Amino acid sequence: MKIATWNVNSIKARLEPALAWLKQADPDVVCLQEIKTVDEGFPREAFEALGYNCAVYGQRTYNGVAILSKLPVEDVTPGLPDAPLMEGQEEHQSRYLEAVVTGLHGIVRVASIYAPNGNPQPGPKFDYKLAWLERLRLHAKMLLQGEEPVVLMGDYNIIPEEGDADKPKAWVKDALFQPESRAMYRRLENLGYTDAFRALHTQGGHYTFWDYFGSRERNNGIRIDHIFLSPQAADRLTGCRIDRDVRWASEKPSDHVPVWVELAI
DNA sequence: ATGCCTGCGGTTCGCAGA
Repeated sequence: MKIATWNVNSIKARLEPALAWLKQADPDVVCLQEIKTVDEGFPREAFEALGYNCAVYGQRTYNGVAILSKLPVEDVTPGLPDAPLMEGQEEHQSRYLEAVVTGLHGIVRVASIYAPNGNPQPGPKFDYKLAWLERLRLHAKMLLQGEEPVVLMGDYNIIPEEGDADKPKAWVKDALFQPESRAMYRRLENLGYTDAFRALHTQGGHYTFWDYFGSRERNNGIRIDHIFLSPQAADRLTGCRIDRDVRWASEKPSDHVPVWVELAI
């Protein structure tokens, strides 16, 4: 089973390149982030025409996540349990969507994750980021009790190590590279989850995001889109790739590119 | 040290992204 994640930075603005990538990459399951639309605005028909079921947890203007699947989907659950609220806000931000997908040889629990950016730091946005990641960690810990293959994938907005940034010194004051942010990444690992990309590619210098300010041309990127696997999923890991070419493949690309795993499920 | 560029909403510049 091929399972991908991609922060599209607006699904409406990215519809054509998204359809082109789906036809070429042909993933069974895709977790999307930053769809930037309410559920009713999601271009569901275009994906259904390619054979995908669509589970959407949208939001106006910002955030929004979705799961596309060619395989049967059940137990669709929007929202992280006990997610914190941003200071001064009453509405929850749409940053987490979980579902169970049935493959030929068993089930996989998949979550589409859009963790808060956290800038500027310090400040309420950084506090929200850390509080949200802590709730994610507690939920991830609870999910381990099910002893299922679990795939927690998406835009974590965390640069794990210096080797995951082309210019690490440029990020030392950024929320994405703070010790507290990086500690949350390690705490997920310490629960027993495996960073699928790092497990198969130990060297640095592989990125999933390049900003729109010319960093693409200089390969000034960062690796912030991650795929965490429960032990039962990690045991079935057969491949993990970053579809780097997608950043160059269209006139209007997302600033993120897809990352995917192949699992023997 | 900062902006660079992009998308959204709702009319047009402010906010957010990372």
